[in-house]
Amino acid sequence: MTILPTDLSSVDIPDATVARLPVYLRTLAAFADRKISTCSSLELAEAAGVNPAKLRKDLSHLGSYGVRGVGYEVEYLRYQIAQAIGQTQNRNVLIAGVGHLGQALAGYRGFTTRGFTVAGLVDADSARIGTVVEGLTVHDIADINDVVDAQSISIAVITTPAEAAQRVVDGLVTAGVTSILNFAPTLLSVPEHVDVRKVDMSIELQILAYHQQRRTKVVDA
Amino acid sequence: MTILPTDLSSVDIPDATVARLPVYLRTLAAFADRKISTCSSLELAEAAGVNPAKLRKDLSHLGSYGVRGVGYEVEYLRYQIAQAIGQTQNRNVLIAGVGHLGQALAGYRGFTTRGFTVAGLVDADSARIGTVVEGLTVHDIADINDVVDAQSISIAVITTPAEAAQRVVDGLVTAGVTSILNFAPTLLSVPEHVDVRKVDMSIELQILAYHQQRRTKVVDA
DNA sequence: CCTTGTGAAGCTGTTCACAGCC
DNA sequence: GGCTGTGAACAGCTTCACAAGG
Repeated sequence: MTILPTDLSSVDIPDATVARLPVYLRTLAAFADRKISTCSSLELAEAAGVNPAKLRKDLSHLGSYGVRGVGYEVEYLRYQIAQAIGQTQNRNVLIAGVGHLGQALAGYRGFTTRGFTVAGLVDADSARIGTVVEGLTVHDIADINDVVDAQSISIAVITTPAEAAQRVVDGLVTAGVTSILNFAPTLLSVPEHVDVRKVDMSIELQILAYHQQRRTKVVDA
Repeated sequence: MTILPTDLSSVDIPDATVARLPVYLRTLAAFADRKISTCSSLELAEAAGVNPAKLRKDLSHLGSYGVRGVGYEVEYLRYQIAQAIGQTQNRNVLIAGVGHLGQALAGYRGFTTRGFTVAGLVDADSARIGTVVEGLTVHDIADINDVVDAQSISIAVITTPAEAAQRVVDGLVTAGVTSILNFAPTLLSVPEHVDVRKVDMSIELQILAYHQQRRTKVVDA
């Protein structure tokens, strides 16, 4: 397969843009629900909470899907963005750690509508292994390899305690998983080709606390 | 109160740095647990997963707390960072929405060690109101004003369904809350002086999916 | 001699402002 | 006329490389 210079699907979209495309997609879905068939960059940007120039520049990385003087066709743009971020195919997700957080994610409806299927649950606690959560049997984390294979897992979510996370990730990497979303508050070491993203609840609170402290300090001055 | 130009507590720390300071703090805590009393920028940076030059520049925004040729004293640096991000005082947190996610956060031990106390739980579901979760009684979301006042809430976490989020936030803003962590997948509109941070699980998965798709595309080429 | 602290360079992302086009 | 697409200016962050200093 040869990629032509004009093939936009091969150029890499800036990270900041990639992070916003799902927001636009969600906003467009809301427009479609409200039977809005066309919108301007201003309308879409306001509903998505971004600057209109930024929205247009973001979209320009995918191609030229608007009409000057008119705006964007909602369904068409929706399709193009979905295409660009690869939301056209379903992906099976494994959740490692079936505590409250794992269960919250297992039952989250928002995943399904974005092309993700929670297809595997594993845990280390023998009291949880074998139980059924959200229609799925919880498997032993020791069998992680089998679960990844059997369910063709492409993304894993770590919701184990921090101490267990690295061990679980090592198992996932061995099993061939290359995309990991980490909720455990610890640094994971993985090979070059594995992509890890981190969500850290306390850090978010700490950032809010810093800004709050700063606001009150400024008032003092 | 007058702030002198030399008072570093008044200069604003770059956002990117603020987001990493909690990571350094956590890394230093791990060092302290292992009885390490001194460390170089290289050691700390590696354990925290950042470039050493970035670490040093980050720390330089707080002041000059290292010793050339030697490194940093773990406990001293820990104290200085905690001071800078305002982790010296406790903050009471309210969780709005006591589903699985809300319960996961209510029971999360990591908050306590970082100076956050979950001091209030509210929900709209009458089946949940009055029940006790993690030692706290769940209150009616309609009484949010009273809960915020009685518990001196300074930060609120939204773990309600997306449809309810804006209504809840309006109530919180009226009650005087100025820092909000939003887990609901929706854009919140708040007055200027209110600080909102957003955590969106599906967007994280969508970003991972994009990179995964891209990796396989490149292999094709 | 060793490691910090920091100017300077380079890179990424944002915003402006307008040319291009329907 | 009006809105998109984009070069150019700008702002912020990262990294380098080295002077400063224990």
